Amino acid sequence: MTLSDVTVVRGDEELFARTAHLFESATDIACAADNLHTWAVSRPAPPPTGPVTDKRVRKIYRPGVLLNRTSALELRTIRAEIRITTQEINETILLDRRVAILAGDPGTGTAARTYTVVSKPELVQGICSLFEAAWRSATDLAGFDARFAELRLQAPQILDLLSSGCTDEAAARTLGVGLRTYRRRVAELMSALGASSRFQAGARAREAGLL
Amino acid sequence: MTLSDVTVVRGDEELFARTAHLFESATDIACAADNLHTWAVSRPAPPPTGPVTDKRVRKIYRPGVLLNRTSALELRTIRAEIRITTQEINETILLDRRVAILAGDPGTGTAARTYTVVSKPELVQGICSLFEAAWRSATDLAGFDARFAELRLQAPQILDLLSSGCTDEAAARTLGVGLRTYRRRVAELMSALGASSRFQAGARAREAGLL
DNA sequence: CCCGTTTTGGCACGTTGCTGCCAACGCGGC
DNA sequence: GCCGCGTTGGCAGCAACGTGCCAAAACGGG
Repeated sequence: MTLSDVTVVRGDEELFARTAHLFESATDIACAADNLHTWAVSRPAPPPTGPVTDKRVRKIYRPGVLLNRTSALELRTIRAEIRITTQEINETILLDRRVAILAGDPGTGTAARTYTVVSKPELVQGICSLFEAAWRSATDLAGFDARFAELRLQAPQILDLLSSGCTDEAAARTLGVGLRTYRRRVAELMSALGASSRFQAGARAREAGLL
Repeated sequence: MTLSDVTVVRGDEELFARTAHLFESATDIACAADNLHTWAVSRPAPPPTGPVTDKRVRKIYRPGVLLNRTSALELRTIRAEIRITTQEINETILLDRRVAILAGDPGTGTAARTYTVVSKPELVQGICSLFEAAWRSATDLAGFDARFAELRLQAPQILDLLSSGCTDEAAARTLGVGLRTYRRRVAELMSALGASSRFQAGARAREAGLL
């Protein structure tokens, strides 16, 4: 089956049906995802197929994946180069620098998510370059992990205070630190959670079982 | 066993040991709790003991209990008059207007929660009066439920937008409503969640499985 | 002790969120 | 049409949050 230069598909199943063969044959897969289950359906099982060991798989995730203990463990089982970025990044797959799949906004409503499959060379080229930039700016999983473990140690206090609903001022007083310092901590925490609002941070913290 | 006028006990177990007999004999129990499991250990099983059917049990909860589907159902099995308040209220039990038990701040650290058992008449009197005020200002479960069901219907949109991390402005645009109106909705939602900060709201919303 | 590095916290300023007030609008009932 | 009632949304003012900047303090070698 061939694909035209730009095709829009609706829903995971259709995407899978249309592109499974591409995943099979690809030797250079790069992917950016917000969480582990995003490309789950279309992600090929850890290559059991014989001789092709020169397959290169790169993945960029948001920090959130590290918060969930189970997904953090699962992450370590993936046979791929993994990096973490705090940037907002569109969920994307690149296959052999020849095909790009861009996920549409999952946002509104219950409608099936749309995916745009691109094979037009110029376009794919541009997307690749963007991905490479993101890849370079992302930090290695191990490195990120280290920073993260330390955060996990001192965060509970902050989380307690945040979820108590008190103001930053009160929280800072409680901790006996300056307002600026407290806010800095919160900012670090939010960045680690990949959250851009406190509501989001609260939701993710709870999701990760940190409360 | 007698209790002095004011006793502080540490931990649920000790509280239970000290006051179980009071619960047995009480015919007028009033209690305020943030959630269902607060007094769970000390709450007597639904009175299987024979003839005492003139027992009056009143409970005040925070709106949060309605969000969790399971606890909302559980709530309906409780044989008591139940009201809901959006006020912050100290967790409290009153027994026959003669003994008051005030829960301490659960807040800081992992230390066992403290409870203050009060039997000094003047004090208990005052506490009772405060509770009655709270009781009067609280709304009936059924009534609250009605308002709430409707909220549950239109809230998902708001929750999606909030947890997307976008600004109020963007969210309002998305919904096609004014900024003021959007914020009013958020305020209603937060009030329904009993949250006083957005972080808290996010945490509770997630906790209630609304995300 | 001195110096480089890191952390802290005050300050200022911009942004975002919260809410009372009120005029405008929409919608039934009469 | 007119009235009453609830909803909307602009505005204003304030509270809370986010962050760059920088000097002061704290640490850690050498």
